[in-house]
Amino acid sequence: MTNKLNLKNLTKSEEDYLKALFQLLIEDDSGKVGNNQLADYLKVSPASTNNMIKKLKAKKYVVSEKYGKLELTEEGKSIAVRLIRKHRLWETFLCNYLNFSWDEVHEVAEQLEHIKSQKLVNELDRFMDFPSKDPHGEVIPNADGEYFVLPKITLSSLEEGAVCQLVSVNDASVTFLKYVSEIGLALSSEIKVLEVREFDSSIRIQFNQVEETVTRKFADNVFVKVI
Amino acid sequence: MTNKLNLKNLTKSEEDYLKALFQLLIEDDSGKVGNNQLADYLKVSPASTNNMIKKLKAKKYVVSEKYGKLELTEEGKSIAVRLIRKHRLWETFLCNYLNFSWDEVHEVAEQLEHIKSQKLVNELDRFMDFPSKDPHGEVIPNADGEYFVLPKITLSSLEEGAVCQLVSVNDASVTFLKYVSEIGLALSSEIKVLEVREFDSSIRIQFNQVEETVTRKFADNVFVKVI
DNA sequence: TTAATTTGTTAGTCATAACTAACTTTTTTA
DNA sequence: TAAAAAAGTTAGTTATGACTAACAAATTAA
Ligand SMILES: [Mn+2]
Ligand SMILES: [Mn+2]
Ligand SMILES: [Mn+2]
Ligand SMILES: [Mn+2]
Repeated sequence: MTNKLNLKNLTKSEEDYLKALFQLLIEDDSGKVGNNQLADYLKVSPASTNNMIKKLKAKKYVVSEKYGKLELTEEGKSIAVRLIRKHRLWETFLCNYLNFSWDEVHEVAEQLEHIKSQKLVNELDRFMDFPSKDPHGEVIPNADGEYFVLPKITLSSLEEGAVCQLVSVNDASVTFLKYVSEIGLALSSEIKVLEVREFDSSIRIQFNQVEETVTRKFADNVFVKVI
Repeated sequence: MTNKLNLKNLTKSEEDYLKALFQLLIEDDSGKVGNNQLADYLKVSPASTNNMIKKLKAKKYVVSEKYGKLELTEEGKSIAVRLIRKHRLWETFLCNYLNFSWDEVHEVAEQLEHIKSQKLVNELDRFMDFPSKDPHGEVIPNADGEYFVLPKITLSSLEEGAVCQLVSVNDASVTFLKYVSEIGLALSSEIKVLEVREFDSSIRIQFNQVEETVTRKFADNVFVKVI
């Protein structure tokens, strides 16, 4: 089955479900994703996801047994990766050429990723000279759907004294991204973990000669590389 | 009512119907557009247009009496013009930056025009340094929805001996646009009408030291300025 | 190991937007 | 001006993708 056939005839909803399932499957390293989990993630009812999963199973994009966990077929994964590629290329374009800030791009990219034109995405890629990462630090899959999945180490998982570099951030919350920028953090920032407070799991960090206290919830959304 | 409120909450279908009605109202200089005409144009059944027109009347974008002709309110026109602006800006971007040919852009722009982001369209406009015309020679409305409607004089309406300049072409047919390019015609080409044949209304024209015979149907889709 | 809780499924409803078939009104033509 | 044709409307159907409420299965806790 060719790539061209892959991206055909899917509705916006079908695409969003496949992408969501793919994201959950790589996030949850347990490798198990259930119906209600998917419903939570997409902010729809479990009945809605159950119904859509049936359609996607009939179309051979999803495999699962009744009451069992959800899996993607190779074709399902392929569609999801191409959507992620489009999403991240558009975010990059909006940031680098159209004066969007990193907190403004996700919502618009959620729409743009559903535009059906192989040529559009590949030409956009070429126009930007094949960028490797999006504005949030995420790797952009290439035209063949190949890409490195960076191991996601959260800032919150580090011990006191650890020194790391900011690799990527969760892109879905506008307020979180604005907050990151405001305190002066950016991709590649070098961060030292000064103290992890037992009482509320808040973390005292240092970066660019600045000290800040951030919550556990904040640190959960910051991904780092230990150095 | 502000512009921001204007573009909100409309479905892709509602937008397409408003744009189609607007286009028909300026094309048909009689100023009268009926339900079946709209259905023809959108390639849906008269029942479908009738149903949608009811919704658009309820939302105050369309005005008409039962069995009467269709009209747009100021708000309806405003939405249509903004869609046309987006459509033409995207076509221009695809042609000038992403290596699309003028016969490839319309279909993709039909999708892109429905992306909801005021900032996106205005930044795209700025990025291209506020282009005034799209790849087919059509005027692009500015951010306030202002633009000149060029009088549409078809090549087919000219008399023998007339000399004119190609101003714009109908953008909806891929095969037509390819044909125009192939014979060597382009925007601004100077065309002389050598002969109008009574038998089948075919026209012998001259441009760039070339002579060609074109059909009435061809000449109906070529818009010119007499010089 | 039984009971409670969580997870997943089914049935039935609603909104959107398409369709066909049948009907009504308006316009045209004979 | 009466009949025919065209234009417009209505009713009823289908598909998609949401929802709630009720129910069943699987998991967890007592
Ligand atoms: Mn994103
Ligand atoms: Mn999306
Ligand atoms: Mn166009
Ligand atoms: Mn469109």
